[in-house]
Formats: sequence, structure tokens, C-alpha cells
Amino acid sequence: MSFESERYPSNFISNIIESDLKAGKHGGRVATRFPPEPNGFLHIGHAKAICLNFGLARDYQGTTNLRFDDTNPLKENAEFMNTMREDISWLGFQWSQETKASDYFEQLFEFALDLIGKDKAYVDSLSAEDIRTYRGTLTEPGVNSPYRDRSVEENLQLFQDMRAGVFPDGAHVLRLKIDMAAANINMRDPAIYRIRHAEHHQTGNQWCIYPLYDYTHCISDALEGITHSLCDIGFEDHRPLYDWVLDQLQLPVHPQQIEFSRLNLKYTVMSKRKMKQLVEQQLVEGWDDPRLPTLAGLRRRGYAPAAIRDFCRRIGVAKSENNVELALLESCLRENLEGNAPRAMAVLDPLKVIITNLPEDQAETLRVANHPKNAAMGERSVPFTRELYIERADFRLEANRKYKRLVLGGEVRLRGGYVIRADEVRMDDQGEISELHCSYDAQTLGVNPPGRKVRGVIHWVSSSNAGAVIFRRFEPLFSVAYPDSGDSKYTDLMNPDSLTELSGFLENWLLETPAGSQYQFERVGYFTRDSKERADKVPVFNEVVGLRDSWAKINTE
RNA sequence: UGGGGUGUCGCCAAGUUGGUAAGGCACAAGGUUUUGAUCCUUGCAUGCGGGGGUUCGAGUCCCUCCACCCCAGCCA
Repeated sequence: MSFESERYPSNFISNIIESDLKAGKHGGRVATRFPPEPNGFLHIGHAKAICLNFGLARDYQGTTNLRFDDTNPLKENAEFMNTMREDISWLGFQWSQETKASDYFEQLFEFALDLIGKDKAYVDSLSAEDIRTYRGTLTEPGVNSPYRDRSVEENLQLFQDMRAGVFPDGAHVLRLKIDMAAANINMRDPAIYRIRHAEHHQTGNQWCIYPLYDYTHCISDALEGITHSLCDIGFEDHRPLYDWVLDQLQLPVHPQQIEFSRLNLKYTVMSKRKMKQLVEQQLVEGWDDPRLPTLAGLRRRGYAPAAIRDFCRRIGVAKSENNVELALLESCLRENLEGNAPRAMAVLDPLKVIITNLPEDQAETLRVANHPKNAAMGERSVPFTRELYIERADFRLEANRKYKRLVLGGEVRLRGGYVIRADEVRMDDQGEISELHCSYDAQTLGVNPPGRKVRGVIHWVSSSNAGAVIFRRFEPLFSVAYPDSGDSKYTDLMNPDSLTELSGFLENWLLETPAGSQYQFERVGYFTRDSKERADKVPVFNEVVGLRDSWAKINTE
């Protein structure tokens, strides 16, 4: 994919950037940042933000920092920082600088002192509950804390003592002095520092007071010279606070916060909290379960980074609520895989076939193209032998004209090989078809038989090179489009068929294939070797996405 | 009953100063095809939440309704 083709289509943020550039704002500089809190796994919703921040910066020759927003030591740890770096790199982006909010703790403290000195912040000694009560409600104004008028000197002393560890958790809090009657609740003297005698994964026990998001984020942005600070639409009514803080302080730049709506994907959940529950209640295998929209899960599922980037570009950027269909994601995947994935054959639900007119000791080696349109992908050898496997669904005792596969007495072509005719069916004790006896037409390799039309082509695997594996096919994790809404608990709405395991065969050279490289199993879908090994060592192949299947539509009509 | 947002095709989403509704996905119908895949062609909003108004002309301006989303963490 070329650089230019990944460029973002016109959107309200690129419009802002362009008019800023035109106006010479920030000296024509564009600087963004991606600021995850290291408290969980990144998912495809984050991918939207990552692609936007890095993509827009790239489109305008700007820079993007990776900043860990680590102001809450109780919820965060350094492990998550590692997986986040891996996920972002895997997605295909390189950050200009890696920073942490904790890098700025000392400066943040100094700025707080400055605010106290300007009588713009004060130490409040109300309990958490009282603060909530004093805050008022959505429709009623709040009332001033009795501690709001402490002297600058007293505030300074108290705040220094807070840092010094004189007080227990919750004893005091540093608040901005704005307006308790503000219609915007965020402006009713928000807390900006709390006491937490907790060890921080970066700063150890250096601090026992930690700054809060609203205070930290804007200053961190400004300190880094960020020009456009993109964030979730949920922060829209925090913007006045973002601007207020920066307006009080001497900082090199005043970044513009721009909010865009988060990604919602149908048939799945996008919140870290809910995914965490699925993992903890073992409703999925783990954070990298291929059914989860985490980047780790998508990677294990076999999604290519370029396909995810393409998806993020195609969903666009706006401020309206959105619920993107899975079909769009799948379309991006197929488009990416169609040209890149070498073809192979695999039989997921095998039915044994005996080619009765082929002697047991005869093995012919067929040469089959690895891609129908790209000769550069070469070809491979596929043995054609007396015993082989075809897909159970590719044979019927009888069927109507719409069915283009094998029926008793009918003909079909083996992909890359000969035309065969089904002569006889063997049943087992349960009345299940256990074996098919067929004969092949030796005159049909590479040519159509004279006078007859063979309508169908089916895939197959010779038992002489059949590797036994487990195929995993996936369906959406939830059986309803909006598991988050409605009366039912989302865990009750999980799709019982989200995972199907099948035991079958594939061309055995695929056994040597590494996790993460995708192949198209012809007529079935795209698959990749699973990165996790099973206890019984049986290889597992995950389905990335199925092929479009117009027969399935006809068949269910 | 406060504040902040959003409403353009089934799902996303363009639509710079008003000039006569992009594109993608999905869907439908044909064609090609040793993958019922791919590919190709064609179709798919007299209308932009509703109603008024301004204008020669409005998705774009004004008025007015309506619907939906977010906000009362010492989380981010």
C-alpha cells in the first residue's frame, strides 16, 4: 500500500489542521500524541485513535509522541506499557518520542504551587462524600467548600505537607478555584491532586500525591508542544477546563483539544472493562482470544496491520455516534488478503474418496498455481492418489440443478486436477456416508471433456500428504448487534457458536507455516497458524475471515 | 428543570464562502472464471430529523419544534 493511498480523506480534523496551517498557527507545525493509560490491552477502538494521530501527523509532515498517561498508580503497571508498544509497532507506526505523564510530576507540582500562589487553587479538607454533596447536581449549582478561602500561605504549607506525606489518603485534596455555580460541572472547582500512599511503577515511592487527568493532560500536551490534542468525544465538556488551566500558566504553546467520536462495532463490546470481565470470567480464552477486538486478539486471528489501517481510514472521522458493520472490517480484510495470500487446499470436514480406477501404487504429481492471477507466486506440487478427502458438503446423494457439486452419478472437477464421477456410496452403521467411490477421467487434466459440461470444481487433499489439524472458525462473540444496550446483561447475549472447531486435513507443507502468515484455503476462507500450542500438540489453524459465499445465500433461501 | 453534543441512502461518511446530494461497505441484476472466490459492468437519496422562512436558488443562512447521546470519580 502506498503512502498516498493511506492518506486520510477529508474530515473535520484535517480541515482544522489545514486552516491552521494556512493561518500559520504554530508556525506551520503539526504535533499529535497518542496517550494511552497503561491499564489494559489496546483494542480496535484505540486503533482508530492511533491511526488518526499518527496518520494525520504523517499527512502533514508532523510528529506523534507516545505518551503513557500514568497518573493513577492503583490501576496501572509497566507490563501494559510493553504490550502497548508492541501493538502500536505492529500496527505499523513509529513514535517521535516516548514520554510519560510521570516524567512531568515535578513540573506539575511546581505549576500547582504557582496556581496556589495566584489564588487559583486551594487545599480542601472535605471528605469525598462531602465534596460530592457540595458539588450540586446537574440542575442545581454547587456551594463553596468551607475551606475555599484558606490563605495562600496556608494552602502552600498544606500542599507541601501533602507531598511530604504528613497526611493519610483522602485527608485533603488540591482543587482549582473556578466557579461552584458553573453550569458545566467540570468547572465546579475540580480536584487536581489527591493523596495516594501507593508505589508507582515509574516513580516508586517518590510521591504520595498524584495529579488527576484534567490537570495533567493539558499541561503534558503543552510541555510537549502538541498542536492538536485529539481525544474522545466524552471529553468535550472538559475542554473549557483544559483551556482554563493552560490560560493560567506560562507554557510554550496552547494546544487545541479536538474531540471525535469513538468507534463502535456491531456484535461486539468495545469497553476495556467489559473485555476484562470476559477474560476474568473465562468466557473467552484471554486478552488475545481471536474473537476479541483487542489488537492482540486480531493479530492472533491473523488480521494484517494494513487491513486494520485501511479499516480505520475507511470508517472516517466525525463526531456523530456510529455503529460500524462487521462487513466493512471483513471487506478490508478480504481485499488485503485476496492479492497477498497464497492459495492452498484444506478439507475441514472430510469425506473419504476412493478413486477406483487409479491403482494403489500410482501417485501422480500435479502442478498447481499458488495464485490464480499472480504467476510470480509460483506453483507447487500436489499428489493425486487413489485415496483422498473432499468436503462433506461437496457431495449429495441427490440435488437440484442449483447444486454444482458432486452428486451420485454426477461429475465434478477436482481443483487443479481431473474430473471425477461419483459411482457408489458406502454407509456406516449409523447410516452416515463413510466413503465415496469415484472414477476419474484421465483425459481431463487441464482440458474440458468433449461433449460434457462440468459445472463444479471442488477442493480436496490426497491422503498421502494430508496433515491432520484443527480448524477454528469464528462468528461474532455476541448474537445481537448491540450487546451493550437493552435490558439483558451483555454476558447473557454471547453467541454460543462464536467458536467452532473442526478436525480435518490440509496439504502438509502448511504444517511448517509460521503463525501470522495467511493462506487462502480455496473455496473456504483465509487461515493462519495459531500462535499458541495446544497441550496435545495438534496444530491449530484460525480462520481470519471466510470467503464471500453467495452459495450460502442461495442455499438458505 | 442545567450544560455539552449529534441528526445526509440499510451501515459509515464527503459536502471550503448558499448554485442544484462524492465515495466506501451492504444489497440487486448481468458478464468472465478449473475457487458458487476474485475481477468487470450496471442499478441503488427529486432529497439531507420535522415544519416554517429568507433567496432566482438552501443539506448549507434564520426561526421553531422533535429525536438520540454524554456529563454530578479524590478514574482516564
